[in-house]
Amino acid sequence: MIDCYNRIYIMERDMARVVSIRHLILGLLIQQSMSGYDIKRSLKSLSWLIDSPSYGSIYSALRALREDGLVTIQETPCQDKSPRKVYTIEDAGRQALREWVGQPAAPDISLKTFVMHLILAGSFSHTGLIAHLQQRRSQVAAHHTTLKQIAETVDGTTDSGQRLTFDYGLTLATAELAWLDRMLEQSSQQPLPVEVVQGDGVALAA
Amino acid sequence: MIDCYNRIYIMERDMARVVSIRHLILGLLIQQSMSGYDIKRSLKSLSWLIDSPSYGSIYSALRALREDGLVTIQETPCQDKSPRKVYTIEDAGRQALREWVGQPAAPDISLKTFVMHLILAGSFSHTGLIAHLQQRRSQVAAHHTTLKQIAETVDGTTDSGQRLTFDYGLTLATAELAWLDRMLEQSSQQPLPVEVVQGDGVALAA
DNA sequence: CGTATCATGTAACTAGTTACATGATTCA
DNA sequence: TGAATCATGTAACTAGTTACATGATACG
Repeated sequence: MIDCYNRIYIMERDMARVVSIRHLILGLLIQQSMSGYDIKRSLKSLSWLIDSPSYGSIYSALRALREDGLVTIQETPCQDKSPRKVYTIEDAGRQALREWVGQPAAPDISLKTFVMHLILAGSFSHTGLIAHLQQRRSQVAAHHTTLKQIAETVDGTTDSGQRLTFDYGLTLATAELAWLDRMLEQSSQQPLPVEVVQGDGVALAA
Repeated sequence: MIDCYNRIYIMERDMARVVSIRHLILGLLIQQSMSGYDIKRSLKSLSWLIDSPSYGSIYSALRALREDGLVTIQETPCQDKSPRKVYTIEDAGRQALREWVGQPAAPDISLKTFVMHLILAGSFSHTGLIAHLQQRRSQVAAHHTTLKQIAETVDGTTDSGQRLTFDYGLTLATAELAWLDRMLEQSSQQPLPVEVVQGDGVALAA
């Protein structure tokens, strides 16, 4: 894992907590059992914020999760309708999610990744979630600062692409910082009621 | 392209204007010639908003663009330093970008895709850009409405993931709508000074 | 002189998309 | 009765990532 110059490569993404749609599905199923179609729809409601995954990836992720024994299927017939295939998370799935949550977070995550983490917020411990919000805060704050500088120098240029992009970024960064501060303040006064993922009756803190 | 039920499939992504890193690079190079490293860095400044592409994808996109004759390389030696490879867009590249810009836009784009379009704003015609902003506005507005409804029903639940996600989404949607309205208003009063991509002296409107 | 960062790539892999395929249910 | 949407998948592909590889330059 170290090159001839003894510099450390890797470990950036490799070991870091990266959300795949597998984790996302696990996170949704921990809240409640649902079908592949339901999963698609529930992610669709955030489609303007994140590129929501296609059926192809959802169903194949579901198959993989089933093969690994992390979820199970129940064919639930509703009256005389054709039965829906409802997926339920198993203890192994909860365990896997807990392990994943315990991994170190990547320092530099995108908005999409942050949203995906947010969806999984219920799977984090209170402190884990706070840490995550704080990390995002410092990241956005840093970009806010540089963006502000760039926006000023770029203000007079004819390049509308650059101007619009930086202005847009600045607007969102400002709004996001305010939100993060509000959340962080709220959580210091009264803990956000997060439920820690439970395996077999034992709550684990991250 | 039509199935046995005569329903139209496809055309959703297929024909729609989808930004790949190839277009993004072309859009950056139309503003000014730069090296692969420069491209990486200029996209890195938006890394909190979008997952910025890796060197691997940038350099291979650059190779593909070169093979297609859309860009050329100049090895520019700076003094006695080892020369940097600066990529410059060719007329064929401008033409390709113009064609891409002329395609219909996908109705349902994510924030990431929107940012990528914004970076390419200079390659759109004035009306094209306005249309794009309006489309995004109506999309975000729709999601804002549904999000607001969901947020209310979800407000009392213990599920912090859902609450946080929807609250976050709502905050960003509000900020984005305000920004879009401001831009749209500005552009109706005095046109945003966008430059239409020019091929051989003839400006094309979308 | 050693570390950081500038700078450019490639090979192997994998995650996810697109298009294909099918059929049931709902509703105007 | 036809269209929309509910619902579940698969095969082929492709875009993009990770890890590998190398070397120059800047700076303290």
